[in-house]
Amino acid sequence: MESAAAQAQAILEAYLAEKGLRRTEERTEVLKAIYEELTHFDAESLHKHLQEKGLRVSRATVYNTLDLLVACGLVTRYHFGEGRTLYERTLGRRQHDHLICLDCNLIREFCAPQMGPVIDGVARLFQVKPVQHQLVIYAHCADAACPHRSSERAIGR
Amino acid sequence: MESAAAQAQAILEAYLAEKGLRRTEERTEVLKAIYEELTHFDAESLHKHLQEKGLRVSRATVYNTLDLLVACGLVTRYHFGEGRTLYERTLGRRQHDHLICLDCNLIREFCAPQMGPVIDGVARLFQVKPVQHQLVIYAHCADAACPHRSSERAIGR
DNA sequence: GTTCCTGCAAAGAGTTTGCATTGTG
DNA sequence: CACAATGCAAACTCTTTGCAGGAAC
Repeated sequence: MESAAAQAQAILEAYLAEKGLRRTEERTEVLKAIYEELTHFDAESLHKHLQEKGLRVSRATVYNTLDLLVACGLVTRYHFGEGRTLYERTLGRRQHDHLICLDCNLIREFCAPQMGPVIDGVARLFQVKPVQHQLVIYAHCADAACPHRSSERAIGR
Repeated sequence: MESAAAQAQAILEAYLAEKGLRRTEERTEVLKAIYEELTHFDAESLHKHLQEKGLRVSRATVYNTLDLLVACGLVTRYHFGEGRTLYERTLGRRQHDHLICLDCNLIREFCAPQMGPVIDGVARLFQVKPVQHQLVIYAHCADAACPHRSSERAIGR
């Protein structure tokens, strides 16, 4: 079976071809970095990450490419915590929601299959076509000695 | 029965007293504006709103006061749509979640009582104490002739 | 060769901060 | 009358934009 990264590249190429857009090295590299190395990240850290790998991709291109990847569904954009924009790769991951620790801002993921009916109910009530949903739970560790409590603040607080 | 605005003022005063903070005219006015006139708003529009009422409250004070009101639970902070920070008064409103129209960014509210069990399940699984949750559903109008489709973009896209 | 894409640097939005001044307790 | 809170303006962070050069098709 093909890796998610390889599948993602194929999807990107199909999308570019369909839209008459160009396949540039920068777009390929950005997608590769996202699929091979990052889970939750922001534009700035992605930019830095690329620099550190020796790839000179400008900030503007990072932002442009993220828009592109969101548009073709390979990346999802989130806005939780203190307003920072976070991204996450989409392919090869189960639908999930997020639990954010208020002590250390660690982001954990969980699946809540019961959300399906909730979304459907709202869709029916308001006569809309749901595209995406985000459930974020903010919580404190029940254990005062939580190992996360003292750790560094996670990205995207 | 006392109005939500009056109750809110009482809660604020109690909080200030408890923390040894001062009761200033600015804090009172900001809270009043929020409870009497605004539903979903951002810091910038609150500042403008106060200016237009002839109240000279600086941007810095608006931000400080919003932090204070969030800390004492009278105001809730949200981060949906394209990353803008939105606020909403808490008191006198039922727990609800948000539906955002991707065509016009109109924010609608709904109640989903089924969320309770979902949150409880996650809390048990991860051994955490949930403080708040936010469910946001992004959707398109099912009706292509949706009256919102052509309207101005709502705040907080 | 045309048009899209990139990089750069500057602009823009939203938010925070430093410091002198004001006003509450 | 001490010290917290305010106002102002400047700083800061994240993101977007304009434009000239370069690359894909």
